[in-house]
This record gives sequence, structure tokens and C-alpha cells, in this order.
Amino acid sequence: MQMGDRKKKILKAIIQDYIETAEPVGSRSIAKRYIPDLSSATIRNEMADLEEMGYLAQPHTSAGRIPSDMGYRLFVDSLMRKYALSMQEMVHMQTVMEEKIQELDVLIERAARALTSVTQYTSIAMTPDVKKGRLMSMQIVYLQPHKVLLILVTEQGVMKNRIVHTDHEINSEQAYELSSMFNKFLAGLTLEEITLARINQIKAMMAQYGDIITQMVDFITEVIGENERNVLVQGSVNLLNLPEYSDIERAKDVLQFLENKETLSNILPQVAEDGVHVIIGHENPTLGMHGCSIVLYNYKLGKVGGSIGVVGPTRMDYSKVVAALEFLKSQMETLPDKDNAQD
Amino acid sequence: MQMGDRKKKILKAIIQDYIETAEPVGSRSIAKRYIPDLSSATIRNEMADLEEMGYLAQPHTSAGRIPSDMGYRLFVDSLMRKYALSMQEMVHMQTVMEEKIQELDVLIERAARALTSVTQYTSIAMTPDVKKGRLMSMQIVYLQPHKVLLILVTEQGVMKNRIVHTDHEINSEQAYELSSMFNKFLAGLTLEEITLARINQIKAMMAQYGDIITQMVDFITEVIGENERNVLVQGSVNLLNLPEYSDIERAKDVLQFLENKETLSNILPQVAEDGVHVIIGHENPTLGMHGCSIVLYNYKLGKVGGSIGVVGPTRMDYSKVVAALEFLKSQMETLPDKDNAQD
DNA sequence: TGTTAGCACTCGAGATGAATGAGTGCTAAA
DNA sequence: TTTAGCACTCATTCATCTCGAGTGCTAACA
Repeated sequence: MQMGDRKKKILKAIIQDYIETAEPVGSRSIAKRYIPDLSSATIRNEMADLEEMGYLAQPHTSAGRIPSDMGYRLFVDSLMRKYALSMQEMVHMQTVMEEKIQELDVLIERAARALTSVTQYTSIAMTPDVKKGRLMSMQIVYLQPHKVLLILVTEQGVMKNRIVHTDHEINSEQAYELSSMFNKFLAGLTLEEITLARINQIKAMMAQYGDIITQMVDFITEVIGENERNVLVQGSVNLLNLPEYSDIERAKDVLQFLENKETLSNILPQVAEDGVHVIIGHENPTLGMHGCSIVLYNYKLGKVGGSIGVVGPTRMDYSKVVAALEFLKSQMETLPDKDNAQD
Repeated sequence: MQMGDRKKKILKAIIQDYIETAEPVGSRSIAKRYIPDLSSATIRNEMADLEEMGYLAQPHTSAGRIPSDMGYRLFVDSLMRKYALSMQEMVHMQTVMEEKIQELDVLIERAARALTSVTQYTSIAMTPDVKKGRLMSMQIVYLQPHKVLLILVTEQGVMKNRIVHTDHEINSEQAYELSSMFNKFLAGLTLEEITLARINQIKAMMAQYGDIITQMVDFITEVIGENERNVLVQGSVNLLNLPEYSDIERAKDVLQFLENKETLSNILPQVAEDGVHVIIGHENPTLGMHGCSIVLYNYKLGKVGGSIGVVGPTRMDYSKVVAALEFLKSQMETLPDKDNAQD
């Protein structure tokens, strides 16, 4: 069956209406509110076709139609009009993000907050993978005779640190010397590039500090090894305001899922390419998240990348959410820090 | 009216039953299951008395009784028997917390997770107030000619850091020299004790580094000024499993509250003294939290203190929750790190 | 004087069923 | 090809009814 312009127009109208009302849409209301020059009977025929083609579904015989995931997909890909963020919305997002932000983590957290507040859905974000970042500095800071602080700083300001107790007594100057040595050999490499071979090289040279070096190595390998990336969720309560989650069981499923950072971090990076992506209902690999859609922006700053996005019901205001993320993208691309990351 | 032993026994039975079932408790079931040597009629009379005294309430005429906040209070203060954590539960809590933990923040997060998993309620925690901690080290780390990393480390390992861009070009040695100077003057003080006067002293001595010092000062005053303490919530979805929150509106109220870290951090430190405290229903100053109880453990490690606790319905298993927190307390008091914090 | 048996009464929860109305599919006419 | 009309479906709503858990009170009993 052919998908004529009229069918598209009707499908679009149905989806828009359903996004707004969350109620199955009937032929009469479409005829009246969207396409007054056609009768409801005609629309009815077209709707029957659209259902047959898989774009619509009917909860039960005497109800209106609701869009299927396939319907939403068509809508997102070629039917919807770009939402233009209002001046107010843009300014709001900018101000939330603008306060002097030095570290990417904080920026992302702010961005998630801004997204939640503009879209009224739930935001999720994953901060960058540390391993891909270039090491900018590695410091061993003297604290007490047997206590030092180890610090890793990458270009993006992502940082790991750890306090360790050393068998070996150490003083401030020695710590400084050690730091310089590490930096000389390792700065500028990505964490992935720091191999055991390189570290052993240093170890050999600084044999007298044996156990500190060993601990530093442990620390580095641990940081490299852990892929527990920082996942954050903002505004999950917003979901409870939506009619689709007035059933508490349904709500529980999704909230449970959002609360579990492990599973969440598994699904986030499912789209490889940069840019803004829409994942609709069953396209989502995770079972519990069918019924939800995710709009995800995979950002990339210098070498590292992460994700930030919005979770909502499949009946999501895609147009607005995509616009918000595109705006976020435009903001992040002109980030002052980005240049610094590459100098 | 006098509160005889029999009344106490009946009240206790009612509360225990209600905690278990969440259903109004009738006289007959008490007679059968708890006090077989009294008839339901007698119990009925006593229950009427207890209601008149304010310990019980009746949702409607033909329903059983439910405990009032005052009833719970009496129960917690003098009726309930101490719950003995099972070996399994203790081991579980210990293993969750035991993985090599260096920083207090991480420890608290683990502890909250353990609490959630043992009690099946929601845990909240607030990490210590940075300002009370003694400064252990203050570092200025060279990153790039116009970029340094500022770090504050306190005894507890609580740490703040910030990357700043300097007008002044700086090299690695200079950063080290600056750090040493700062440390000489400021290490060992609490953040509160670091006054502008002291800083100006350093500033005068290191005039040649003008703008870095200024930025360091800004950073310090900002850290001192911000009382945004780190609040975390674990397992808020658990609330949805409870019958009292099968009404979505009620659930939304509480979840909303738990999601808002600002309001949450205001209510947490409401009990001044250390130790484990129980706050029941209306005793809670926050309006949205009437209907909830909080069991809170205010810990103190060295100079700094924070809170960790469990949020649940007023019909909470106080006995078990208190036991869990007491256990946590005993664990934290024998913390190996605590000694280090004071050396 | 305290305890108990008995009974009338209350009231929420759940079941039943009729009315309502939104919406459909189909047919026949324009 | 479009539309008007009509029979049909089915979720929702509302009133009504029944059921039973639980109470309070009274009178009898120990």
C-alpha cells in the first residue's frame, strides 16, 4: 500500500494529538481539529489503512487509534516540524549552565538539570570515559610522613584521587620529585596508552621509593580497569506526573531501572556515533524500557565523549526534546574550555 | 487515666501487628494471636481507652485501630524489643562496606547502600561539613603554563579541587613553592579558622604571584562559603513497594522531597546530638514528611560529623532499623581510618 | 468490680448491572 | 472517491446491593 501525502498528514495529526492528550485519537476529532475539509468517514478509512500498515494501533475495538513505535519512528524521521525553543527557554538553559564551570562533570550535571527543567521529563547523563582522556598531570602530594595523595588529572579536568599510606617514609620534596618523574614520562598519554612496560621503566629508575611506586601503579591500573562511569539521573519523579505512569507498577519498573546505575550505564552508549539520536520504545534493547523513548546526545570533547539525554514515554514531545538537545549541542560545541583541551 | 501493664501489652501487640500488615488491627485478632487469655470484648474496652488517651486512632467507625504518632513514640521509647540482626545481615553490611575504602564519602555511600539493602527502606546520607575539618594539605599543581589545579585536602580525605587559568605564567617549580608556602601557614587549621587576615599575610609575601594568590583565595572563600553538602539518597524506589504509597500522589510528594537535595539537606541536621535518633511523623518539621519517619544516626569522626539514616513510613520496623544503625555506628566507631585522622 | 457473651449497628470493599457515549466498520448513495 | 448513515462494540461511570469485619453497648456472670 502506498503512503500518500494525505495519509502522512493524518498520521502526523494523530501523533501530535496523542502526544498532547495521551488519549486514543478518534477519526472525528482529527476531522474537526486538524483536517476540516475531510469527513470523519474518510479519515476513518485512512486510519484503517495506517493501522494495517503498522503505523497505528487500536487498544480495543471501540477506541481511537494510538501511534505504534513504527509510527513514532516515521514521525521523528520525516514528519515532525522542528520545535523552536523560546527565547526564555534558551536563556534559562544558558543561565543554568553558565555559572563558572571548570570541570566537565559539573557542566554535565548542570546541563542535565537544565534539560529536566525545560522538557519536564527525566534526564540521564554519563560523564566521559576517563580512559580515553590524555593525562595532563599526575601528582604525588605529601600529606604526612606516611601518607600521600595520588592524583590523576586529564585534559578534561576529569580527576581521580586516592589517599594512600606508605610503608616508606617520604617528605614533601621527595613527593615533588616523584611527581616530576611520573609527569615527564607519562604526561600527554591517554590512560590506555600507559602500559606496564612504561611504568616499570620508571620503577627501575626510582627503585628507592619502591612501595610508593607500586601503589601508584596499583592506583593507575585500577583507574584504567574500572569502567564504572559516573551516571546521573535528574528529575525521575517527573515521570510520575505522566498519565502512562499513573499505574504504580509500570512506574516502579522504570524508576527501578533508572536507579540502578550499573544497568543504566550499559544501555547509554548503545548508539555509537556522535550527535543527537532518538531511540523509540522497542528499539531499546533493554526489556524494561520498552514503552520508553530516549533522546540521546553523544557529545565529544577532544578525545573523550559521553552521553546526555532525556527519558520519557514513547509519547514524548520529540520535537521539543530534540530541539533542547540540539541547543545543548550547539552550546557545548562553542565551549571555551574545548580549545584549552587541545592546546 | 492510668497506663497499666495490660494496656501497654495490648498497644505493643497492635503496633507490632500493624507494622507487619499495614491493616487496621481489630480486637479479635489481637485476642487470638497475641493475648489468648483475654476476650476480644476486654481488649475492645482497652482499645477504646487507648484511643481516648491518644495512642490509637480509628480510620472509620467499623474499622480496627491504627497507632498514632504518639503511639509509635511510646513504642519506640519504651515498648519495643531490640531487634538482633542476623549473622547474615551483619556480614552483608560488613562486606558491602569493607572493600578498601579510603575516603569518607565513599564509605558513607557504601553504608547507605548497605542500609537500604538490609532494611528495604530508603537511605539518606549527608557527608560531613567540610568547614569543620582540619586542612591537611593545600596544593597548587602545575598543569600548563597558564593553568593550575588547586586542591584542598582535609583530614577526612574530603577534598575540593578546581582548575583555574592564570594570567600570570607559572611553572612547575613555582607552583611547588607556592604550595609549600600555603601549607606552612595554613595546614592544620580548620577551614573556618582560615581568615582573610591570614591569607593577606601570605599574599603580601608572595606579591609576585598576584593573580594566582587571588584565585586561590577566591577558591578557599568559596569552599568555606558554600554549604551545599553532599546529600545522597539510595533506594527511593523501595518506597513504592509499600502499601502506604500505592497511592501515586502520596508517593510523588515524598519522592519529590527526596529528590530535592536542597530541602533535604535542611532537614537532615535537625537533631543536634550524636547517636541514633528516631523522628516520627509529625515530629518532622517538614510538612511533606509527616507520614514518614526517619531514623537518623549522627556520626562524628574527629572534628567533623554528618548524618546517615533511613526514611520509611511511620509504620516502620523501628526495631530493625534502629538495630541496623546501631550496628553501623559500632562499625564506624572502630574504623581504622579514624585513628589516622587524629595523628 | 472486672470480664465476657451477645447483639445491633456502621461502614468500606467488592460485585452486579444498566446507562452512556465515544468510536468503529460497513454499506449505499452522491 | 467521498460521504452520510447506521448498527455494533466496549470501556467507563454510576447507582445499588451484599458481605463481613469490626465496633459499642448492655446485661449477665465470676
